[in-house]
Formats: sequence, C-alpha cells, structure tokens
Amino acid sequence: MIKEAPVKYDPTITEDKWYSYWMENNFFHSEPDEREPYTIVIPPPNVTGVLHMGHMLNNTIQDVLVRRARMLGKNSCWVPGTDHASIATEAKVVDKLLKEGIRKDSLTRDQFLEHAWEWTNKHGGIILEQLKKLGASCDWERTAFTMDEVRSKAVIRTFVDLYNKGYVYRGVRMVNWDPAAKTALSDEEVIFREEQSKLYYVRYLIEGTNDQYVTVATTRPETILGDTAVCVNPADERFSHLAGKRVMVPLVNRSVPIIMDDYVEMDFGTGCLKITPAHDANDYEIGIRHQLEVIDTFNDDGTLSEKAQLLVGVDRFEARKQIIPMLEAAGNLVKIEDYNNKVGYSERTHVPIEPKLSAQWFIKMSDLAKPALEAVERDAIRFYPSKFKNLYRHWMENIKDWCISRQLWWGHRIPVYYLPDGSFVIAETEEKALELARIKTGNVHLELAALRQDEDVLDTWASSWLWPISVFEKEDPSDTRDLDYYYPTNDLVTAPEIIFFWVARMVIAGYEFKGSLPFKNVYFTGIVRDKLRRKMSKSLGNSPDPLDLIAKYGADGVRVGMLLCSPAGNDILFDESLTDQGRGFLTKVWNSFRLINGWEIDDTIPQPEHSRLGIEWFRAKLNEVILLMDDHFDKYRLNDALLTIHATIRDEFSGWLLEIIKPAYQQPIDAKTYREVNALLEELLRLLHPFMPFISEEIWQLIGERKPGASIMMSTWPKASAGDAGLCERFELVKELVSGIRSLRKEKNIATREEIELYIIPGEKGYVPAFDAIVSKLGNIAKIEIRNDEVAGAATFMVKATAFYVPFEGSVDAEAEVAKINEELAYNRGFLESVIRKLGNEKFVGSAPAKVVEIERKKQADAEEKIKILEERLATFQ
RNA sequence: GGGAGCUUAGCUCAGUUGGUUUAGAGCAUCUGCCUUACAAGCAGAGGGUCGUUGGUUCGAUUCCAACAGUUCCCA
Repeated sequence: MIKEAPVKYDPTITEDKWYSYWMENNFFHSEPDEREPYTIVIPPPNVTGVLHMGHMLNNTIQDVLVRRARMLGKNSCWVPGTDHASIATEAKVVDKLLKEGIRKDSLTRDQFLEHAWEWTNKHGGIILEQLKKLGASCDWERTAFTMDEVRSKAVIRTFVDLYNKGYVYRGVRMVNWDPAAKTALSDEEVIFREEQSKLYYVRYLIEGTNDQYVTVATTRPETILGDTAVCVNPADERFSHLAGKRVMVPLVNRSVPIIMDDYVEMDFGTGCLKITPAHDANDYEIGIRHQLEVIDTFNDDGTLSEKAQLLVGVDRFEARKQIIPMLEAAGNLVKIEDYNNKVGYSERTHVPIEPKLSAQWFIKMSDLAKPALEAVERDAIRFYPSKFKNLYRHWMENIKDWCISRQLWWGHRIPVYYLPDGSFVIAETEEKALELARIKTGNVHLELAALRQDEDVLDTWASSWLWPISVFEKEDPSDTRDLDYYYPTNDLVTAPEIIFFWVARMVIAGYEFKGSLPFKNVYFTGIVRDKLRRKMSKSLGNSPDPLDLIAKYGADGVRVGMLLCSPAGNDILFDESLTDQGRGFLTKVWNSFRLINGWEIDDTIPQPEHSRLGIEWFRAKLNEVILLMDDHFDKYRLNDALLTIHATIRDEFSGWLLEIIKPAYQQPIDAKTYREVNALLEELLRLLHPFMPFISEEIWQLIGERKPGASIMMSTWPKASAGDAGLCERFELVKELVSGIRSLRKEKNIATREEIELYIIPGEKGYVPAFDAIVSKLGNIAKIEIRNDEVAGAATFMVKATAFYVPFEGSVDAEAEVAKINEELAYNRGFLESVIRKLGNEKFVGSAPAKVVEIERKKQADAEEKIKILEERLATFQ
C-alpha cells in the first residue's frame, strides 16, 4: 500500500503529533500487574533549573532504556519529579524579592515560604515540560516533588527514626560557612581554587620585654583579632627559649600563651604560627588539644563582630585591607610576600567559605555505610563503567559524619522542638512533640507555645536519598502496593559528580530503611563539555539551548547526536556537528522509507533471483544485528548499540539491500519482495525506536494498516532466531567483488551504464556462483564466466585468492600492472616468511593453542596460493 | 603530600579473558561523482614504531614494573 509521504521529513510536526498520541493513549503510565517490572527514577532536576545539555544526555539515556524494556514486555515505569534545592531556590527567591524591593529579613518565615511556593509553582514544572519535547516517556501521573506532602512526611519520619536509633546527634563543629547564603555547606559543596594572594609577616611582642618579638606569617591578618595563642614546633630549637612565655596580640594587646605543637611545619613561613581557633579548622583542633580560649570575631554575614573589638561591622575582606596600615602604624608589620594558596568557594553563591564554629545536626555514617559499601563490592549493585567502584570504595571507607542542618527556610524544617529549659524532643508532628515534652517535663499543662522548633531545615540530599523509596509511597504509608512492586528499581542514570552526594546515600538509605538495594545498576554519564573541554554552563555561555537544538535538528536528531559520542562514563565533547549527523541520519531513514514507499507493486511478476538472495542475506544479517545489539544493551554500551543500528540501516539496508532489490527506473516491483522488504524495514524501525522514537513511529504508522491506539512503542523488541551464520560471511566476499568492480570502472573510466563482462580464475578454493544474480545486477554485468587461463586485454583485481578480469576498450598499461603485481608479491612473500618462521618455531607450535596454530597454517596456505596466482599473472606479461 | 584513572590516526574515542609483516569507528582531510530515494548524499583514498624504557611469554596495544605527560578525587 502506498501512502502519501512528503519529500522532506519535518520533525517539528511529527514529534508533537506522536507525543500527544502517546499521552492520549496513556502509554507511559504504569500500574502494578503480573508482569516483571522495570523501573527507573529520574535524578530529580533542580526545581529552579531549566533543561541543559547534561539533562539532555541523561534523560535520553533513560528514555532509551525504558523504551527498550517496555518493548521487551516489561512493565516499565519511569518516575519523573523535581528536587526543591534548598540553597539554590532560596537564593533565587531572595534575589527576586530583592528586585521587588523586599528584603528577606523583613519577612516572617511563613511569608517568605509563601513567596517561595509561589515561585516554585510558577517555575517548577518548566523543566519537566521541556523533557516532553525530548520525547521522554515518563509516567507523568507519578510526578513527585521532594517537598510535596508524601515526600516531606517520609523525610521527617526518617529523621525521627534515625534519631531514635541513635544516629542523629547535635554537635559543635567547624563548618564551611557560606556568609552570602548564611548557611553551612558540606565539604562537597566547597570548590577549592588556587589563588594569587599575600603572606603577611606580623611580629608579636613577647610579654615582659620591650623589644623582643616573634614573627608569624599569615594569609588572613584580619583574624589576628581572634588569636588566642602562638604556636611553634617543640623540635624547633630557634624557639626553645620561648617555652612558657606569652606574647601580646597586636592592636588588641591581649596576652596569649606560646604553645608547642608538632602540627607546625618548621620550614613554612617563620616556623611560628598564630592560632585562631574560631576561624580555622586546624587551629580549632590545636585549640582543643591545648584548651585555648575561642573568640569568634565574625558575624554570620562575614562582617567583624563586637568580639573583634576593632573594625566592628566591617566586611572580612575590607577588614583585611584596613588592618594592614593599622599593623604598620603599630609597628607590627614586618613584610608582605606574594603567595599562592587554595581558597574554598561556595559552589552555590561563589563567595569564599568562612570556617565557622556552629551547632549543627549530624548523622553518624560509619555503621550505616557498611552494607552500602558491601553491596557495591560484591556487585549486587553494578556500576557502569566499573572504574567508579574505586572512587566509591575510597569515599565509603573514609566516610565522615553528615552535617544535615542548613540555615535556611526553604526545605524540610528540622523536627526538633526545644523546651524552655533548653532540652529538646524530636517528633514527626507538633502534637507528638508536645506529648513527648509533657512526659519529659512531667508537666501535663505544657502548651505548644512553650516549644520552639529548630530554625534550620534539612540538607536537600536528606530528601533525595529517599527518592527511590519515597516516590512509591502513598498518602497512607501502610499502602505499600506500589513500593512492593517497583522497589528495588532497576537502573539509575546519573552523573559521576554526585556519586557521594546522592548515589552512595541512596544505597545507604535503601539498606537502612528498606533492607535492600535501591537499584541494581548505575549508569554514569559523562559531563557534557564544549570543544575546549570546558564544562558547559550558563555562566560561561558556551551551552546551546537544548530547545533550540530540538527545533533545529529534531528531538530524534539531538538524541542521536548526544549518544553517538558517549560511551558510558566518558565526557562528551559536544559540537553541533553531532546533532547535524543525527539529523543526517533522520533524513537517511526517511529517504529509505520513501524509496520503498514510492514503488509501484505488480503481483503478476515473479520475484527476481537477486531479490530473493538479497532478502535471504539481509535476514541473516539482521539476526546478527539483533544479537549484537542485545549484547551491547546488556553491557550498557548504548552508543555501540546505536552505532550498530545506524550502520545497519545506512550501509547494509540502504546501501546494499535496497540497491539489490531496486527495480529499474519506472518499473514496478514484485509483490513478494515488496512485502518482505517492508517487513524488514518494520523490524529495523523497532530496533531504532528507543533511540529515535518519533520518526520510527511516523514511518511505522505509514507502512502498515494500524488500528487506532496501535504504536511502535507498544510493539515487541525483535528476537534473534537461529540463522545461517556463514551466509553473512560469504556475502562479505560478494561486497568485496562488487567494490572491486566499482573501483575498476572508476579506474578505467568505464561508465556505470556500460555493461561489462566478468571472467574469473577461481583459485584453489574455487568461486561460488551462488550470488551471481546480485553481482550481475550491482555490477551491471552481461556475462560471468569461469576461466582457467589468463584473459588478455583485461583489467584485473583479486578478492582473496580469486582473480577477476574485465575486458575493456583501450590498452592495458603493462608496466604499471607489473609494478602493482610486484608490490603485492613482495608483501605476500614477506608475510608468508613471517608465518613460516613462526610455524618453524617449536616452542610456538608446542605451546600455543591448537586453534592458533591452525589459523597460522591457514594463513600460510592462503598466502602461498595468492603468491602462486600473482606469479602466474606476472608471467603473462613476460 | 596521599589515592585513582587516562595516554591508540589531525581530533574524539572503541579495542570484551595476550595470537603477530593484518589494530577499528565517527569527525576532519584528499580524490571522483548533481547515477533515477537521499549532495543533509554516494563511491573511494591517505593517515597509527598503540606515551617511553625494561620485564614476563613461543608471542604484548593487551599482563607486571619504573619513568614521563595528563585528568580527577582526598588532604
């Protein structure tokens, strides 16, 4: 049947049409049933985010996996959703309010949250809508948000549970303080950068003298105001006379002890270190060892506090500038040197981190981590590529306690309620908290108003780590039907940069709260970079807008473009030429379809021999392709699977099969071949569908009579059947022969239209004429004949040990011919010699496997025969 | 400073339990073709001492060691 098909394929029309069709037919939705489930939870994108190239790659991969699983007959469920991203979202909302002239600190917590929700409701869905353009077959009915009711309850319940099990504790710690966001950050959220800075040498007067000093070197002179000791290495003889003495802190004239600690490196700076326990993690440790006073000289926003005594209210960097002339005037500044050091910056707000002492909530990790480490070690959870196991192990074996407080409003508020006496209770709800508080105090009249909930919220990852569990929970937590069916999930597709933040913690949560792993396979995608290997980012402006790309190349084209160059875990160096290749392939598929679709069918003509052979060969080929693709998929080599179907369609199907069966110009095709090639195309489309869902659907709908509600995405994945493996191998020789003829025509200037004759000297293994019909058609050959003697006045070429001759008008360049033969002879003689040498080596023949020796013997025979033929040909020229 | 990875064609990368003058793909380059589905295409070609040096082995791109370069992680 022939349907109207436009000459040019327009992805924009087709893609919207089929996505709507899939949605209308509810194909993406999954409910538990008796089939085997296949589940993926999306790495929830940030609610503030818009689609970037990383999402494109990541979600394309997930969609490929889900679509194939669906075609394999599994009950596929891909759960989408977003993440509330405390820090990033709060920062955006604060910014937006500021532009409207509203300061965050002029609002109450509830007022602020109202703004934040408004913002979230407005922007939160954007990224998910964008994923639809990509073709993502997510179960949208299951869309979850880390701060919706079900997910929030799960987070709070978990916190209480961990507290009751003794994993949660409150501690004073040196944290990474972000003075812009006014919150603590985890180590992982701090980025260290090498910086050109200064080393200031400052001298401290030794107490009880007028003119004796010790000199320290520091990069942060503004912290001098918080110094509570000066420290030297006990082994340092230069300073042994200072033992037990005290020095005066410059400007504030505070007397502090000189202490001895071997933390100090003798050959760094002056070998003499100032100690500021409140503002440096190492100093803090030393402070504990020597029971030093802790003076916190900074406010939360990075300005100097009252405790500093001087420069109160001045920002830390401004204070650094101002304190230098002050030290100089006081006679304490010795010299300033250039110095390179590493400074930590906030990943979110990009301001330098301030080490700060702070009361925070922590989760004890070492016990929790054990089953999670073991699961990956024994491959219960597999990583692709597996090299990330090392990284995971290293982190898990050195795991530190997790600081889960964030000094923000946007997020899950920590369910800790303080009593008037400073003690606290922890409970899922205010009511339960009150109940506990009454028991604790013995005061039955205690009112809720007397309790004060902790001001902080939980780290966003404290909700994300429950994601593979919490997305399947219901309003009624006892309804575990979905959870029982879909958990554990199958595959997780994510970026290696969040292997600790997220992947490791999900595994921990899975074992702690469900008693089992959250997923079986983790596919780590690469980072999308530009040609200069820079990470694509909005701030650099080096990232194309994915939606623009889709508009330009089609979602199918972009999907293929992303996947073409992305073996698992490898960074992809993105370039538009890739999506251009993707679009090129779209066009190729479309044109192949159009060629077939345009043929007139005549059911009175029999199937020509060449078509019969071609179809038979391609069936065998397709069998191989299915096996190969399944193997690639099993090993999560998605780009190899794509390259396989890409090459099959372009080269084998379009390049060879269609050329073989193509009827002569304006001639009809026989009905049998037409039916068969259509069926083969249909099978190819199914193999293509996970990668290019839209065009495969479009053509699939055109090439057959489809019932309403039918779709290629609900069809089955092709199965390999037992085929003639040798057939494909034999056909490769046919290809070589045809290529030989084409080259020869080109070389001798024989037009394609001009018929030629082909003479064959078969060699010892003989020439199998089974495919002559194809050779004749593709080579435009009038006569094929086996000969035993040389053919004069003919051009020649060889395939393996068979020689082919094509007589042609014009003279043979004997000299060039002889030179060519001699060159080939030299090569083959050399090759033969090396093979014989090897076979003559007793150790080789004795210790190599029989198979390998066999191969060498065959090489010898082949080479000998080829040499014989070449010599005979050479003889005809003499 | 400690740890891990990487080094194969001009570029980006495959190379799946070691098999050899005989290492693959895409892009890029070059040469032909506006051949009747496709110039967003087709047919071809060139280009590699597999980072260096040793070792194990009959045999090493593959295993081991050292070195060099490079990237990432941790401190």
